[in-house]
Amino acid sequence: MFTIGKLARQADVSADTVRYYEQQGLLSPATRTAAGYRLYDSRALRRLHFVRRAQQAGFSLAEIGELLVLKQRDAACCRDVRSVALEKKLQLEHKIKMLRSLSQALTDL
Amino acid sequence: MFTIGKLARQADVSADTVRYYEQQGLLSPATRTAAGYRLYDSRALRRLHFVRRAQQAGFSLAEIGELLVLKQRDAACCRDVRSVALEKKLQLEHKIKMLRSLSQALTDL
DNA sequence: CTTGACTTTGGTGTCAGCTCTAGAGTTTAG
DNA sequence: CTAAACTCTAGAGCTGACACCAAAGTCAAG
Repeated sequence: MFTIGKLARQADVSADTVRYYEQQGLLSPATRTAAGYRLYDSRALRRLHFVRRAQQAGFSLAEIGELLVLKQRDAACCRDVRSVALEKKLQLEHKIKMLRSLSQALTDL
Repeated sequence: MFTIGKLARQADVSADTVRYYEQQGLLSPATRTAAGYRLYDSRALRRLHFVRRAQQAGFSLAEIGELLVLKQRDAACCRDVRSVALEKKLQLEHKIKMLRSLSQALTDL
């Protein structure tokens, strides 16, 4: 268990950003010490890493929220989970195609 | 030749956005009618399309500006053109890898 | 037990990329 | 000729994703 500063450093973001993510619902409210300090574990760190990777891949925080919901429900239940996941995958494939074509355009240069 | 509204519709953006892009230097100042209306040709439309595609691929307007400069200089001259282009390509490849890994994560779901 | 590093909340500021508004002129369809 | 649709400029406003700040409390080292 570690405080917000350590978590932030390990994910290369600011403590402000971590609090902001919590406020936006991307990180579940952390447990607190008696004094009110947030405490995180490695699960939270993995989640934070996921957020950053997705972000660097071009997703907005809102979209990342949806992705996290998908990850949560996971094994259990539900029909449309699969369809939403597939939709996201299509978006991804589309982006990849975009990038490939731009990449090619640059090569041609 | 067509006015800003038609150009905008053909590229699926607002006229405001077109004016904004011009102001930001992404589109060269259009020729004007006697009354001051902007006039565009298919070249401008292609350029606008390029901007949108690059944007959907995750580039900022500033970066797109650089890409456009590269496209301009094009055939002629210059050493560092190639290096900047290569750098952009690396960024692209990196993004593609990100997307692939996320795509995989979703598949695993 | 004090100093310095860390954390808290709440609020303000910033930058990008639009989006909207007002008030005025222009063009076009009927 | 008129009404509707379009365009102009300048500027204000908005959303997303933070960064920064103040005032106050907390913790760790020497």
